[in-house]
Amino acid sequence: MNLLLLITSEDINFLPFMKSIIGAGHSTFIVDKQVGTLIEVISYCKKKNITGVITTQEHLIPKLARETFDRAPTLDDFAGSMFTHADIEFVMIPKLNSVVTQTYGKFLLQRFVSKLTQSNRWYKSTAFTWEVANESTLERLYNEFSSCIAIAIDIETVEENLAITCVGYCGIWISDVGDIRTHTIVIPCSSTYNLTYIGKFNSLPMGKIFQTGKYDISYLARYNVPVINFIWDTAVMFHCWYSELPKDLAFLNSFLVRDARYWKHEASVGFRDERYYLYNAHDCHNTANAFMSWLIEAPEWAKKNYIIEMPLIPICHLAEMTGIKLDNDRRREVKKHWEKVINTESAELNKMLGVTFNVNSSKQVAQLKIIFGCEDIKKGDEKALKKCGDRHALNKFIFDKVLLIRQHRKLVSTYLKDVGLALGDIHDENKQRVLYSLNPYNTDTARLASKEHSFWIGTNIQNQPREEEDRIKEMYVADFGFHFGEADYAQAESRGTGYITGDTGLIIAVESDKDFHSVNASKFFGVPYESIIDPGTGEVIDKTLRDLAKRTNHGANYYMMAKTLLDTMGTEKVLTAKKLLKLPIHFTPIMICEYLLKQFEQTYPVVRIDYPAWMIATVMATRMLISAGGWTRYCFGNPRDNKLNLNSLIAHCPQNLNAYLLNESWLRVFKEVWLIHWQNFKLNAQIHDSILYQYRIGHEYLNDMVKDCMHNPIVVKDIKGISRTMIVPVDVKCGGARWSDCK
DNA sequence: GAGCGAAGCGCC
DNA sequence: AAAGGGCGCTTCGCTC
Repeated sequence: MNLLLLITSEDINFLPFMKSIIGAGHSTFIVDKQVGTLIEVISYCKKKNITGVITTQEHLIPKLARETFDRAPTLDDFAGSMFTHADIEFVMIPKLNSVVTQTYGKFLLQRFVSKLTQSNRWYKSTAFTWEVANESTLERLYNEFSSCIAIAIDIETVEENLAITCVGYCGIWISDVGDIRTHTIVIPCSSTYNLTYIGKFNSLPMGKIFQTGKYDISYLARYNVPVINFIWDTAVMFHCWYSELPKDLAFLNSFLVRDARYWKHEASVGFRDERYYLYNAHDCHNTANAFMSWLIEAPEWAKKNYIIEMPLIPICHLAEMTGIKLDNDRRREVKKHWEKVINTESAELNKMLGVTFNVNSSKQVAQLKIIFGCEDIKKGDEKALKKCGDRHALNKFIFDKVLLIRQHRKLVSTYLKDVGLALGDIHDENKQRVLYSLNPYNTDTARLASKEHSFWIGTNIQNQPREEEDRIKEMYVADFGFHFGEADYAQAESRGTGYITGDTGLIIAVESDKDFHSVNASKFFGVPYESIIDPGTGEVIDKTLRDLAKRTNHGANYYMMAKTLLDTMGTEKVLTAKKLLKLPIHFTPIMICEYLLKQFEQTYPVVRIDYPAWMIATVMATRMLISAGGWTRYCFGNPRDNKLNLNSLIAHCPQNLNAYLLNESWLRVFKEVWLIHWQNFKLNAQIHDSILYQYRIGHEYLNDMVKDCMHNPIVVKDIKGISRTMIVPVDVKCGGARWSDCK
């Protein structure tokens, strides 16, 4: 076919990539000047017999869409959208520089261009029909929907009072000859009558489809109209296919539906206006179509991933809706404590500097570095400021103070703010709970991610400061009559690395009864194990050397280079290492770090040499990484030419294996403990290698049940094809009325 | 004044 | 040229 590539001057440098993106067999005309009107483009196309236009010219969007916008529409939003004018099809595509700025840039351009060049291969969306339901139509609509095969649901909410404004349902019907038809209704959540019907629709037996439905079902549960048979989630579905791509519904539509057209800007219309319901209907219709397109096109491995991931959703929902009780008095007390400390420290710092200094201001920190002769140190983070401090005793005094104030400000602003949700009597602060969300579809590695709850309150529960002196975990309290328990996997990542790479030295080290980091210290630095740790008492004798081994192991595992290892450890520690290891006097800090990494490499050569090589070969050949649990990751990055891409993939395998095991445990704890003992057991959260829960005092046996659920032997095939069974030991800490008290 | 990206930092 | 992985939240400083 004849194509017009209508681009901007910025795109010109990336034109050479377009040849392979568009593919052979098409005559492509290129225009790189901004066109004034659509007529111009159309007449040009008619002359050249062009039937398809791919364009990056953002200013054309309002003309193509035939609408006016409150805010100028962006290419980011409209990339992948399609329009038709005078029998010519237009597809918006991302800026051509995305070929080099995004790992999946080329892939997406190819995908969008193929809407024109391979149109027959695309799923075509169903016709959009819709209506607002009312008291006179609901019964008939309910009867109609009773015969559909699946329903896509979406709710609209307002933040105030956590209110649902309307609920949309897009039914999917398949005729005897296989034709797919959809129809969408919107039920305003404006009367008891309507709410009753929302409940009835939610209770229909066929499978329900949501986009990030954990959000919707939390509100519907709050309204006591729970959803039956929620088994499809388009965000989960897409994450299971291309975990590295965006997962919002607008993107899914542009990716999965040929005639997709961006609609999210329609959300900003008058509340409960007819157009407000239209927006809701569009969401439902587009969710349904993304769902069907995925079912048709997604490969077998993505569907296998889905079987692994989707069952986590209801368990996460349970944990999210459970939350953790907050001791608000304690929160305020601790907050006051740190505020006082910050005031004192800031006063000292200001006095020394003679100005009011803001430790969080990048500008002011830059000034400070100039004054203290550290202009050459680029960044202003902890590592950099430590380096500034190393230059002079006075510097150390100042920059350490800056870091200390920062650390304490972080506690106050992030972890001690008022995030509790009042339940019942809102004036009784002792009834507050901290909520959070746990999302299986937000990471590349299949770990859960955490952030604030769907109720727009709460916090990420996975990064709460752990040090006792921070006093953060003490404000999280178990419910009355309950204690906390936390069961975690021991040395999960290093163990995984051992089994995945098949480095027998590492497997032996991690499986021995000895302390892993002390074994490493002994191996790396050629000293007897007994000089690191007392074999009789198990006490650490040489803390410094053990710590050095720990840092070296951590750095080397993530494929760190000497310079970064130096930054991480700090010059002081590195020089201590030099002394300790009796390294030649002429060794510079960077040489010392190179030496340390070399020691790791000699100890665990498979990890440091064979594994990266295997990674490059595997991913360059197949783009796929398949874990022992059967999870497949499609990798867009190029690990051969880009070290950061390589690093992320090196980290992926152990991280994913670990996440898989914990997710399996998460399911088992739900099925084997919560379902049976729910009166005496609460499931709180997953924190990457641990499960946090509560058990009723007097029911301590539940700790053992959790431990049993986490005992999941797994056969891991190493990079050479040798299979071994890996069992990760579980440590249980329990008995705390506060999270900080678990021992 | 709202919105956004970058930097910094908490966890594993 | 050189580059430590995976996340989410806050502050700052800038633009619109």
